[in-house]
Amino acid sequence: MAQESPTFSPLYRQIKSLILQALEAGEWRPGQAIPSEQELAVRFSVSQGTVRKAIDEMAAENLLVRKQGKGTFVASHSDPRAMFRFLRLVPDDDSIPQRESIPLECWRAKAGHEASRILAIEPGAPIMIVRRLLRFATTPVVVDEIYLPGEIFQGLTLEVLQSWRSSLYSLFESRFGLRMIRADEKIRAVAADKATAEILEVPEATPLLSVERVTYTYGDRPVEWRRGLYLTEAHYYHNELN
Amino acid sequence: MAQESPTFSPLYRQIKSLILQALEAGEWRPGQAIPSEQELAVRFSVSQGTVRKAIDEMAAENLLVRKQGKGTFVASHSDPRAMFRFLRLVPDDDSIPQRESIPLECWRAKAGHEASRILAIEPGAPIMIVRRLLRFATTPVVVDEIYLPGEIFQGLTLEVLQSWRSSLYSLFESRFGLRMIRADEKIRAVAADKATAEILEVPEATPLLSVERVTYTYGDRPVEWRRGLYLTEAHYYHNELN
DNA sequence: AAGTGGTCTAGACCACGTC
DNA sequence: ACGTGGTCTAGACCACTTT
Repeated sequence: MAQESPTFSPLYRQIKSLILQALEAGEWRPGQAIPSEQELAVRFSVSQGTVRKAIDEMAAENLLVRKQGKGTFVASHSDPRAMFRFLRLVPDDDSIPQRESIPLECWRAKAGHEASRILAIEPGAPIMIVRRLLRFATTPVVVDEIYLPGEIFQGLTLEVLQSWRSSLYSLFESRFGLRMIRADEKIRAVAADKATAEILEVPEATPLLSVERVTYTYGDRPVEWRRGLYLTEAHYYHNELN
Repeated sequence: MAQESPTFSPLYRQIKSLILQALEAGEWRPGQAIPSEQELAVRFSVSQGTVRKAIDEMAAENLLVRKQGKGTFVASHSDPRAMFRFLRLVPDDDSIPQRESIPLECWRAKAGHEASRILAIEPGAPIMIVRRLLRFATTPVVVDEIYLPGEIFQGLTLEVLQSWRSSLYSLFESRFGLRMIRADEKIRAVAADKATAEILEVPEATPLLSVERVTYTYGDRPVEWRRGLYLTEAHYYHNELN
């Protein structure tokens, strides 16, 4: 075969792309099983081992979840194990906190310069803005301000948010068919402004972690811009470096 | 069926353990090539594919680095690509900063309660404490206080630190034969004390990122405890969530 | 018993770097 | 030309789950 290097892509990566396409197209829903490796091998006319390698990579990227004896499943934020994958705040005593999300506000707006750039939408395009408080048991720990593309999130209201008893991302997934794949965070230390200090029940100017997150769905498409202010007096942001 | 699962470990993991042992024993030094997959297969009496899978995992864990056509190499902090793997501070304009490490102090001490617990050594055992300033070009950005087990770091002096023109971890590797594998960080927001504020050339009480890091070598052995205070006025701590 | 993912093997060939 | 890692295949068998 004439295999020119510049465009060379191994078979298993092409298969991976095809599976990814099917995922994007919603051929299989989050939480559901995808076809067996053998079926996919037949469908794509490759050996089972090649499909396996494609799925291996996707499992490593948290797109799929393998379960021996049962099958391979589309990863879901409704799965308890992946529920708070993106929340890295931990109590000082390393206990597992009981989280409670309290939506404060939810309103429509138009994308400004920064929001349009980050969310890759037209300036002036409709967006939704959500403010919410996160509590660990009874202690307030995070205030989030969340910017979402209005086109996708039509029908998002404070009532919808308040009636949802699980994580935001599982709501986005179930209600808006939007699966969050990965995120980029920029972390800084800032002083609490008056309004935030009141909500978090601390003095003004208390040092807070500012966590600015851009979240992406399939195809590296940005679909959420969020800024969280984390109280770190009795909690810490945990990060593992490999 | 006879269910022997409790102790079941696939062959490739046993091979992985054996390679790990050889690494710990220093059979191959950082930066050097390990034997070819075929040689290892013969040595351990398994197929090349099984060795391959073992190495795959170790490459994913940044213990080994594969180079097509050349061989597989022991990962090293002297490798420019891995040099600043653990430093996540980035300028706001996303440029690649020119880093400069300025050792400030280096003295002997005895492990207190906390240091002995974290470094898993006896209370009162000798430790080394290093303070250093990190600059990006001419801007001071981080003050670090670093606690090291004295037994391993005999011969570490301010002069040694000052004469080293590369990263600390590459010094530890070259001079003390200690390779840092992974680290855990606890991040908080704090207010700058007077001394730190002066060194970082900012007003007292400026919000800073407190980054407390425990670094581990082979076998999950803790060998460094470090607290860094990061100035995040023109820089941010970058984290990718998957 | 049947179906799924997980392991292990053996062999062929490709892409890359070096001699 | 040769040795290295990288890909692909085919088949056998193991471990886990469900029927």
